[in-house]
Amino acid sequence: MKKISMKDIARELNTSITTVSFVINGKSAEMGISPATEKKVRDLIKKRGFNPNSAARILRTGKSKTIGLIVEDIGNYFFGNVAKIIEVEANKNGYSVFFSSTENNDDKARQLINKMRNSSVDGYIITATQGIKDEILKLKKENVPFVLIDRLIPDVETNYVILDNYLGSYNLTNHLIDNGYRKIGFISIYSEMSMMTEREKGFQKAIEDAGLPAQERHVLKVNFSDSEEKIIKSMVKFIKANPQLDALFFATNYLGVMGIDALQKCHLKIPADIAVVSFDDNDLFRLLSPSITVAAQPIKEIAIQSIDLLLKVIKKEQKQSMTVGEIIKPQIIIRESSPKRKK
Amino acid sequence: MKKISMKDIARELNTSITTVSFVINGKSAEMGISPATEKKVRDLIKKRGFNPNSAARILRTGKSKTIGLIVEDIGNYFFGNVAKIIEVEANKNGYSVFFSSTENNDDKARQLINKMRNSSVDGYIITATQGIKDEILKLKKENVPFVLIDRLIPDVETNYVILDNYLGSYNLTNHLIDNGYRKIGFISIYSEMSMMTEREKGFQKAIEDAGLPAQERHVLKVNFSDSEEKIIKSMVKFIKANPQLDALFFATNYLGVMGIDALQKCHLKIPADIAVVSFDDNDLFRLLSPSITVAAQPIKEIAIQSIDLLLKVIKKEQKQSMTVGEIIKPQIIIRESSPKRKK
DNA sequence: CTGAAAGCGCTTACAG
DNA sequence: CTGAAAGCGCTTACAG
Repeated sequence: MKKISMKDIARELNTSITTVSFVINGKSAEMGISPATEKKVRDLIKKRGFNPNSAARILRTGKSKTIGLIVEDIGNYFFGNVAKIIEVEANKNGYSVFFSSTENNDDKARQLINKMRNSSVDGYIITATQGIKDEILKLKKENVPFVLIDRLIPDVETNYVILDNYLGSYNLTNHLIDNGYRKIGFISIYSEMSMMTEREKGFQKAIEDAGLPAQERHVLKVNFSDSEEKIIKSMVKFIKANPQLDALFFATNYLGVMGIDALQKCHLKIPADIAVVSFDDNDLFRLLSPSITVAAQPIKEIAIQSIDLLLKVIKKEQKQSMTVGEIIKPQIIIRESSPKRKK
Repeated sequence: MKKISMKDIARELNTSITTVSFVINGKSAEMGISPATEKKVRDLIKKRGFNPNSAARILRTGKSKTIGLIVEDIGNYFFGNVAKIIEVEANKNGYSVFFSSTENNDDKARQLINKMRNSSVDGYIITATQGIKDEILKLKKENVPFVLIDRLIPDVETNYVILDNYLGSYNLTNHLIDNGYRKIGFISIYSEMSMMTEREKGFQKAIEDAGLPAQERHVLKVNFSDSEEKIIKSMVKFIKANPQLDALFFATNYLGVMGIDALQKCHLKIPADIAVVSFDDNDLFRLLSPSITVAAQPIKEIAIQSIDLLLKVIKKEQKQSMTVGEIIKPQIIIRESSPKRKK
């Protein structure tokens, strides 16, 4: 019942552990193992179903061939699919992926980074939470390979792959303006995260560039941590208090979903009574009737760029100290919720 | 830059590695370490930021405090959320979770099981693919703790947590019959998996128990691997060929989503022209207008039951040889797509 | 109360 | 071409 080891293989073949190890690690040629010996070893390994113990290998080499992926919420459409693509891409390169969700909680994020560190991950892909600046600085100081995705830590230079939130928001707002909307409500959450502040800046800039008066910028912010019910209530209040609005811009997809609910409660029809656009796509927006215009995150591109960048750093093709930032362009997908305005 | 080890801590304190190890593992009392020594050790560990190397610990103990979660697709709503809950619950018990997606591919599933095996996971939660019977039998023979979720392997006795697919399907069909629908089309995929065959059986039994004639059972099966386009096409063909149908039962949520598309293409209104129900909930069904009646999987219950069962087996509170099966009752959620029939 | 030492299963520099 | 042996960082039975 005991697990079989290299020693067992070596003994059975009257050879040394060294030889077995060389064969397993594909160093037969390099180390001059004869083809006959190599075959003997390979055959027995297959016959016995031997698999090298990775704890021993990690302990010895300090490399685990594992990367740690820390996301906000693996149950979420965006992160779940990013995770899936990263895993496939990592596997192609001989790496496994360890993932875990922070739920946007600083303590959880810190614990995860530490725990993965102890498991000797070779590198990280991290969606940062707001308060983990110190941990990130420590990783940097200790020269551990990592790349930040989705959001940055203010004032910290790191490798990153993020969306151009400013541009996406600017273009999405412009799309509304081009189609004749003038009184656009912007609904977002209270947040210091760059992704959220950039989205608001892009919106404001587009309004400004179009020469629309400042009074026509209507912004509602809600608390991320409030219940869905409470958020919808405050949206309803906002919508009723601003009957002049001809369009709504939701800064995230979950706000968009709640917003659609809120509009129904106000008996407003999309797009006849009011147009709607949202940042971040999801299945719902595509299949809803009317379907919703969005600034979409190219999931595949984000996932592949981040794992590729990380692997480069791990393999030292890219110096960790020379940080690289990839800024991905969002895709404006025009659907039924924001048609050219008639009047 | 070198990582700090127990040896370093011991040396700096003029004590032995043994003492440090006992403190770290909370065995001070049991082993009679003096409180003073214990405090000294704890303080230095904190000061130096020491973390025990888990590869060494795993190698020594053979336990990794890690469980492997093998799902069909981590990017999918159901599995993503199951994974999240399992992770939280495992963490509470001091375990980490390693997850990975099979994409319903036998080879991938086999590789994952083996790879996790080498990483010394203490147990598995697995959504089986069709062809991995041998691997499952091997785990069983070698007494590795595992539980199957979502689907079973025919003729293999294991621990499992599954949905009562038969009952869900039976009840969902009955709901249609109760509301006056008589000519119900059942749309499913070709599959030997118990979950799919049970769903069909439940449907057939409900029809039979209601005394509806056999001719009124209309079943369409499509290939899971076909393109969305192709599947929708065959649905359209089926719907047009059976204009007498007054309701459609989709056996999975992705079929339901495609089906809604197909009905639109046929210019049929839900529920005025035809009622719709689907197995498996998702966000879309809830928010769509009209919203769709479903047999929902209680995600939280499934996740918690499976991790609890696995932990019991790992901790030997439950013998692996005495298999336990938890059968979770689906929840019928009645929405707008299947109202009482007028006429 | 505490320490010296074996051993988990590998990799690899060194020796022949 | 191949082998003996050190050492990665822990845990734990044993000794005192």
